Amino acid sequence: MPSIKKVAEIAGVSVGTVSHVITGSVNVSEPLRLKVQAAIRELNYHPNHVARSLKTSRTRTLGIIVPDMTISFFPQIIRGAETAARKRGYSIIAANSDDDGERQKELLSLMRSQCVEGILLVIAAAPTPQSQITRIMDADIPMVCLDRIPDRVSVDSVSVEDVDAAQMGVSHLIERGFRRIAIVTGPMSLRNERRRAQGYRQALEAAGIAVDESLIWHGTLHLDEVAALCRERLCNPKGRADAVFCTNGHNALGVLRGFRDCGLETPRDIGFVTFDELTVDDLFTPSITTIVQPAYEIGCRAGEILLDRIEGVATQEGSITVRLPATLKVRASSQR
Amino acid sequence: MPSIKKVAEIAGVSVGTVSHVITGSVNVSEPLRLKVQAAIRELNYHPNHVARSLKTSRTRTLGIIVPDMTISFFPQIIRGAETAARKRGYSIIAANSDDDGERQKELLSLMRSQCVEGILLVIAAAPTPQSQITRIMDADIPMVCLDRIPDRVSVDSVSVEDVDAAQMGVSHLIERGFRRIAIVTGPMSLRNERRRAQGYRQALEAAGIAVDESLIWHGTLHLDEVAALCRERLCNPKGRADAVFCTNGHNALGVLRGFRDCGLETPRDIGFVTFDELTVDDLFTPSITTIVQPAYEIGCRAGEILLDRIEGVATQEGSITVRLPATLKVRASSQR
DNA sequence: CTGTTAGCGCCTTCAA
DNA sequence: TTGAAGGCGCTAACAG
Repeated sequence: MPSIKKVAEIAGVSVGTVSHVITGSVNVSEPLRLKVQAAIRELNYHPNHVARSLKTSRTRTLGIIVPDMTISFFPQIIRGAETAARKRGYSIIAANSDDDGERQKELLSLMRSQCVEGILLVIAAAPTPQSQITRIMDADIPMVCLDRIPDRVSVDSVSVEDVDAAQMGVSHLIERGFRRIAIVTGPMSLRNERRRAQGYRQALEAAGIAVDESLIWHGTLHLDEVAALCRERLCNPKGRADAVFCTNGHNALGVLRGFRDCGLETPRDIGFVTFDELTVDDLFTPSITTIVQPAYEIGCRAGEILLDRIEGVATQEGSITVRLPATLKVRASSQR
Repeated sequence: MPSIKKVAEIAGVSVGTVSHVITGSVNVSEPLRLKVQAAIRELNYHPNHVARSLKTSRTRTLGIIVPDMTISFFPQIIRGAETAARKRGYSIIAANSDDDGERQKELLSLMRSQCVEGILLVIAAAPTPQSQITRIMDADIPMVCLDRIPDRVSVDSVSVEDVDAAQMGVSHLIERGFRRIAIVTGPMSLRNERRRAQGYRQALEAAGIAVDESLIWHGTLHLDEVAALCRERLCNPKGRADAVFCTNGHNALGVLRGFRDCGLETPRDIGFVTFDELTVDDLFTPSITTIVQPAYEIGCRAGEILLDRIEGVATQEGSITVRLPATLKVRASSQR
């Protein structure tokens, strides 16, 4: 790997001059500039980011931690953040926490060591100790939380308008005539799950339907368990729910599996609405009504806020809170 | 950000000693070690990877470039690679090329600047100039290509056994009684697409079915175009194909959209088999028969090979070629 | 076992 | 406009 010294030597100038033409910070005369550029090409020289970072204490790197990037919601977020970052000359390091608090802690620590200039975080479902987050912020590393917002910590955050979104989905089911609407949630340790459950309650109340606690099913994020949960509560036709509302797309696959296992067809036997596109919803037969989150935009906005903080553009004292609206895609599964 | 110097000061020792306890390369007496560790905790000190990398010329970082990590095949690969890397103390920088040659070139250059120690590459569909790859290898940066293997360049590679896999899928359709089997490919600039097309031909020939060139449909990777292609060739019942074989999961969504637009149902009106799980295949109604690639394992193996090269474990002179078998998941779409 | 020190490659004053 | 030189934080000799 040729260094700036080598380039200077070949070009017959000093390293300072080479540095000047690379950074463009200082004017260099035409002839010298050309000689330097020629040398750079000849050597296939690539400035060493590591050395530059050490000198300038700017890595131009962002970190993003998501639970699992094989879940389609997260890559969309990452791509949004990547785009925002790239526009401003930053790159991104993405990593998976597997919803594990310990792993998340390791990653946070690793990213600090790697000197990322800011961190985008979708917290793990395992309760995240407040300290993990405050430690980062105490070290003056800007952080923006996405999708899942931690409790009791004041931190910039971007997510969907969870309550409204859930309410919209449930109200839609009610409008279509469903009355015994069950809800399948993820872990209640997550605030967005709680808020979605709240939206569910509000929708029922607004329609004058009493909330039946036996129709509130708290799931994990494991498909098998969610499927089993649904089987157990749906197999018996007596007093069965006439529709299910699911608070996240991952669990939705478990719910659908549960339907299938009970021989239930939607919407013939049971109505269904879920958060998140199931990748190919409109190809399902029958297709599934979904609450679509603007995942890409969530990533984008979060990235922008983070960059604004890093570059001192965002001067706001308190934490910035962005809540984006979701969209209801009405399809067959909610028609009776 | 406290530095090693600060730690040394607090602990009342020299920076060398601190370094020794951190790296563990040199023995340090119990009492000093404890003092250092206490200081580290007190300061919440994180060793600066950047400085370490500069000194050691080892970043312990790998780069991976995929076309688009919102396509479910790629995150699986990335996670495989991430796991392999983590096991050996490396981290990963992942980026998307959007199948754009220019973008890919930029990323390769960026990663060089970032001093990644090796690169995993799924080449862009836009023909990749050989030079992009040889430049990296000439700079002694190990590289492993995944899934899509470049032509005319000798480089380590890991992918599925494309010919066999395609042949398996098409033979399966033949066994089930389909005879006019169309194939929808991706860009023929990609070797894996060509090899899959070859598997298609071989399967037909092995069954004594003449290849009908009018049933070979070369698609792009744009769903709308693929859907239009299928609509055009399938809407007319006269002489229509009785089954479609699709060479990649992304395009499969386009094909299914085409079916729907023509009012065709699978398998009632047309048989269907495709490469790659459609995320939720067994929930489709009817479910789709797929050729499943061991995506996670492809990423893992590629990561391991790359690390072996980096650490000088892999001494093999020529390029390493790993071809993994695919699995056929028989479901409803191929039953007549 | 512990401390001292020379760079790693680069940027950035500062002087010429 | 150009060049010389210090130092970012760390590791790895080397000396004590």
